[in-house]
Amino acid sequence: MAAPGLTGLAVRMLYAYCQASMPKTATSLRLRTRPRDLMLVDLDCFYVAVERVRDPSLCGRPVIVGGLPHERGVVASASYEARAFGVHAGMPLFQAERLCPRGETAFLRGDHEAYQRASRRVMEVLGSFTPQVEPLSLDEAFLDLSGCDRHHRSWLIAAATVHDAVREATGLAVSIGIAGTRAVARVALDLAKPGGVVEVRRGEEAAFLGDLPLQKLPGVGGRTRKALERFNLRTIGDLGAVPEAVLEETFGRTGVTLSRRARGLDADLDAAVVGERRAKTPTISRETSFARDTNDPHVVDGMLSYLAQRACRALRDQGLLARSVGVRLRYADFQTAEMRRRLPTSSQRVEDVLMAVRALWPACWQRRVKVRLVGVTLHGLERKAEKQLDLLEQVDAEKHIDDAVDVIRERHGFGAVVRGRAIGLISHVPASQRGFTLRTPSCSK
DNA sequence: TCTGGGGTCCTAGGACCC
DNA sequence: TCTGGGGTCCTAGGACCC
Repeated sequence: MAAPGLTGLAVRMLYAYCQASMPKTATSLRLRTRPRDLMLVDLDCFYVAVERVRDPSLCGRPVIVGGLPHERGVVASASYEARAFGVHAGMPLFQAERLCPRGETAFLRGDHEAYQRASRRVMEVLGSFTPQVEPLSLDEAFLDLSGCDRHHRSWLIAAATVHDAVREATGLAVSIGIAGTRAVARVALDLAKPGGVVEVRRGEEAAFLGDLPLQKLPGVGGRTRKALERFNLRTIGDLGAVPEAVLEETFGRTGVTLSRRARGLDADLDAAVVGERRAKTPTISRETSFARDTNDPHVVDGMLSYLAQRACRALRDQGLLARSVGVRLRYADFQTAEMRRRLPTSSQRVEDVLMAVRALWPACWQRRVKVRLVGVTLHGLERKAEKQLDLLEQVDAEKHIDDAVDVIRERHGFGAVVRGRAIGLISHVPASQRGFTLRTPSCSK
C-alpha cells in the first residue's frame, strides 16, 4: 500500500488494520538496550483530525484547514478525501476550492489553541513511554528508545502500543517511523502514512533508501533536487554512491550532510541525543500578509509596530532578551527584502524594538512596488540571570507598563491594547489571522 | 484572487582586531 | 606607506521543514 516494491527487503511493515490484534493497554515500555533506536511519531492530518474529534460530521468528506476559500492564504492541513482531488498543504485556498466539490467540502480557519491543547496531551502520552521525547512541532516528536529494556517482542509492537495509547487519550491517529538515524526514521515515517508503522533495521538502511527518489531524503527540496539532477542523480542510492568528498566540493557542508543521510549515517546535525538539541540561533518572529497589497507607509509602520509588540510579548513570556531586531518586507511580486540591526544592549522592551523597527523598515522598502507582507524577527535570544532581570525591572518603568499591558491582554485579548500607530490597522489583518478583537482602544498608551 | 506563518541551518562578504 | 593572514562578529539572504 504505502511502499510498493519493498517486499523482499527485511523492512517490516505493519498497518493500522492490524491494530485489532495488538495489546490495548498503554503500559510503560521497557525495552532492551541497543546503540540507538529512534521512533518518529507523527499525527495524521493533525488539524483536520482535531476538528473531526470536535465535530464528527466532518468525517468522511473533504476538509481543508487554513482559511475560507475567498481569503488570502494556503492550505495548512487537508483530509485524505480532499487530497484525492489533488489538494495538498501549501496550496493557495482559491485553488483548493476549484479542485474540491462545492457544498461537500468544509473550509475551516483553524483553532491554534485547540491544536496546542491536543498536542500537549499527545506529548504527555508519549512521555509516559520514555522521558526522552523531543517535540519537533505540534504534530511530530522523536522518541529515543535507546537504553529502554525490551518487554515487547519488537519495536513494531511497541509502536502499536503507542498508537493505541494516543488514540485512547485523544481520538487521534499516528503514523510511526523507526530507525537508527533521524533521517531514515523520517523516510520510514513517510512510507508509513497513513496510520502505519515502518521499521528499518540496522544495516538495512542503504537497501531501504536506495531506489527512493531524491526528494524523499530530508534536506532535499526542489532547488537541491534540480541541482543534483544536473549531475544525473535521481535516487537516494545514486546520491549515496557519490564520494562524500565530491559532494563536499560541490555543495559544501550541505553536501556532507546529504551524503551521510543518503547512506543511512548520522550527519552532525542529527547526532545529538533526543531532547538535547538546542538551536544555535533561536529567533522569535511575527509576520502577516495584508488582506490587500499596500503602498501606504502608515499602514506598513502601524502593522510592524503591532507585530513588534506581539513579538515582544512572546519574548517576555519566555523570559528572554533579544540581541538584534530584523524587519522583513515582501513585495507584491514576492521579492523579499530583510534588514537586521543589533540593539545597543539586549532587551525585551517594546520601545527598544520599536525604535529599531522604525529605523529599519524605510531602509528596507527601496522599490516603488506595493507590499504584501511585513514581519518582525528577534534574533540572538538569550536568557538573563534572574538578578539582572530584577535589576532591570527596578530601574525600568517601561517594563512595568509592558507588564500591565500584558495583564489587560490576558483578560481581554491581544487587541484590547495596541500601542501607538498600530491602532486602527486591525482591518488590514486578514480575518483568518485575527485572534482578537479591538475592544477598548481607550486603554491604549 | 496566485503563493501563510513560524521556525532552523547554512553561506558569504565586510568590518575589525591582533 | 604597504603588505599578510586568521579569527570573530555582524548582516543579508537562500533553502528547507512542518
